[in-house]
Amino acid sequence: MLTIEPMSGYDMKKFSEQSLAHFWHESYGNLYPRLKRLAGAGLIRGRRESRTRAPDAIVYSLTSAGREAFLEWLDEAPEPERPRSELVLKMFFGAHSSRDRLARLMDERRRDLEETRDRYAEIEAMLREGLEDRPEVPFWLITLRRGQLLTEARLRWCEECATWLDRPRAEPPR
Amino acid sequence: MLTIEPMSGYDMKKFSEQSLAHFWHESYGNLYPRLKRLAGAGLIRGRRESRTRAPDAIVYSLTSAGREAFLEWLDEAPEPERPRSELVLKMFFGAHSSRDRLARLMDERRRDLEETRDRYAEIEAMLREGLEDRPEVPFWLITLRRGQLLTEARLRWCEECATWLDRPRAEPPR
DNA sequence: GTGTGCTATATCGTTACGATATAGCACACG
DNA sequence: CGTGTGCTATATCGTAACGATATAGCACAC
Repeated sequence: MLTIEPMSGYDMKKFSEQSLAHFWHESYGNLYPRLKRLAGAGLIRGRRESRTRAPDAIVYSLTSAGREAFLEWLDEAPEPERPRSELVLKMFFGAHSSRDRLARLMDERRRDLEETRDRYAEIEAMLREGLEDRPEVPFWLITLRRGQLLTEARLRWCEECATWLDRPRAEPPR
Repeated sequence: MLTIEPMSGYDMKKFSEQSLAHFWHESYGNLYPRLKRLAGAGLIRGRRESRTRAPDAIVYSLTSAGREAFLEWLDEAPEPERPRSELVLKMFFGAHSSRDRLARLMDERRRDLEETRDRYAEIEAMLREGLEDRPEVPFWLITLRRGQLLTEARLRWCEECATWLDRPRAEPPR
C-alpha cells in the first residue's frame, strides 16, 4: 500500500477495507505488529505527523530497501488460497437441516452479494471517470472485474440453490 | 464429518482434502487439538482401533450431545469469509511488475484451474452414478455446482487478464 | 534386511486473530 | 461552557490456528 502513498496503520486498514476487501482481509492485530517489524528491518520508515481533526498518526513510507523487497515479493509464486466458507460448509451438511432454514441462510447471502454488486458498480464508475491517470488504475479495474465475475457466479449459485430448495427435484446440470 | 461416518483425525484430513477443499481448508495443527477438546467436552468419543496395513487409529464418533451441538451450529449465521488471494493482490499492484511476469503468474493459475475443472467433472460423474442413495448426495452435488460456477468465473478472468496483458488496451467492459 | 510409501498421531514455534482499551480531536447542541 | 458523539489512531491481550515436521507402525517389494 505504501507504493501508492505514505500511510498510517489506520489508513491501511481503511484502504484494505475499501479496496482490497474482496480478495484480501487485513486486521489491526496483524497490521500494527507487522509495521513495527518492517520498520525494525529498515524496509519502511515511520514519522509522527499531526493531523487535522484527529490525533497524531505514525505515517510510514517505503525505504529503497523496502521497495526492492516489494518488487521481489511481486515476482514470487503466490501462496495457495485457503478458503473457509462456513455457509458452503453448512450447505454441504444441509441434509441435517431443513430446507426453510437453508433457504433463509442463502437469502441473507444473496442480499449481501447484491449489495456487493452495487458497490462494485460505483467503484467502477469512480475509477473510469478520470481519477487522474495513475498507471495503477487499469490494474485496479482488472481486479475489480474479477470481483464482478465472482459475484455474478455466487449470485447465480444462490439463485440455483433457492430454486432447488423450493422443490426437491434433480440437481442443476452441468 | 462424523455425521457421515466415524473417522480418525487422519481420515478427516483426507476427507477434507478430497471433498471440502474448495470451500474449506483444514490442517492437522487445527484438527488434532480440536478433537481432543471435543472429546473432553463430551461431544465426540474416540476408540482405539487397529487397522489393516496401518498403525492403530483413534476413531471418533458423535455422541448425542455432539449431534445436538452440530444441529445448533447448522442453524447459526455463518461467519463472514476472510479471503486472502496473493495472486490477486499481485495483480492489484501489478503496475510495478512487468506484463510478462504477470502473464506467467496468470498462466500457472489457469492451468491449476483447468485441473480443478476436470477433477470436478470426475467427482460429479461419481456422485451421479448411483453411489447408493445417501440423502446427503444432492447437497454434495449442489456445493460441487458452486465450485464449478466459481471455477468457470475464475478461468474467464484468467483469460481476460491474458488477453489484456498481451496488448495494453482499455479494460474489459461490464 | 533394507527401502519405500502409506497410515496415523502429535506437537513446536510462530503467526495471526478478533476484540477491545485508551485516548486525541472537532464539532454540535442547548 | 459542558457534555456528548463520532471519527481518528495506536496498541495489546489472550487465544486460536498455522505449517512443518518428528515419530513410528505396517506391508510389501526386491
